[in-house]
Amino acid sequence: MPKKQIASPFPTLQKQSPPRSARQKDSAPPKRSTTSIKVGVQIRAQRLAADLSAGALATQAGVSRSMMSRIERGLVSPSIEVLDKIATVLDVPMSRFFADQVRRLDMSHVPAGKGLKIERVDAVKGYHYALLGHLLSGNLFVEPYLIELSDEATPYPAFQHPGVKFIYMLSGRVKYRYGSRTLEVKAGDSLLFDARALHGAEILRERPVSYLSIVFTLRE
DNA sequence: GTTACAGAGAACGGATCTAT
DNA sequence: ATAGATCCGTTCTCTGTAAC
Repeated sequence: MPKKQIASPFPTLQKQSPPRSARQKDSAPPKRSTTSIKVGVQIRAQRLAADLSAGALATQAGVSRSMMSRIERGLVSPSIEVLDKIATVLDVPMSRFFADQVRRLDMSHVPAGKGLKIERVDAVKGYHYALLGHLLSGNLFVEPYLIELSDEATPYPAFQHPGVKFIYMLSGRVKYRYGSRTLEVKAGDSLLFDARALHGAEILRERPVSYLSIVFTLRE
């Protein structure tokens, strides 16, 4: 079926990419544009908020399910025409997909159990992250995560990153390290600290361990 | 400066696989 | 059975180069 190609609104990245055959055999993950990833995250968030499956959105927007999957994962830069169709189906302005770069007031609602599972490159084994929302406006970057430790999780008291972190223990009991100090933390306890110091669970005393973690950092 | 052409890169759909 | 991910072929755009 012949298609009319629409110029992508995103910069291309693969000037030095190997031929298709080599790319597909290569075990390395495909390159992903930061903008494409942000747009994909926005589309997935809007779709979940609309309680639509990816397949349903794809059908209504006139793209294949495979394409919708790749758009949401930031593996492709969809054309303006496709973005417009998706926006129409979701009943949101197309600019919403670029909301991360636009000053606006917003809120997010994540239904119970619908947090976005995040696979972090630097994830500690057994630590599972679910993103519970995101703040789109202002210069404050907020990352609220539900973190659940599986049976294979081991203590990891070496987290260290910019920003301020708030932790609220939902279940379990741990010996928590912050800098040179340690303290016993159980369900219902909360912590608030400067995340630039080394921190994390040093001993997992009672499982299952789960907690709400919110990191606040200033955008540049 | 413009036109034509070739090759590389990327969007896309259909088929198929995998996980739940 | 369903949803999401992956593979592969097709088609189109973009870019560099040569010819005029």
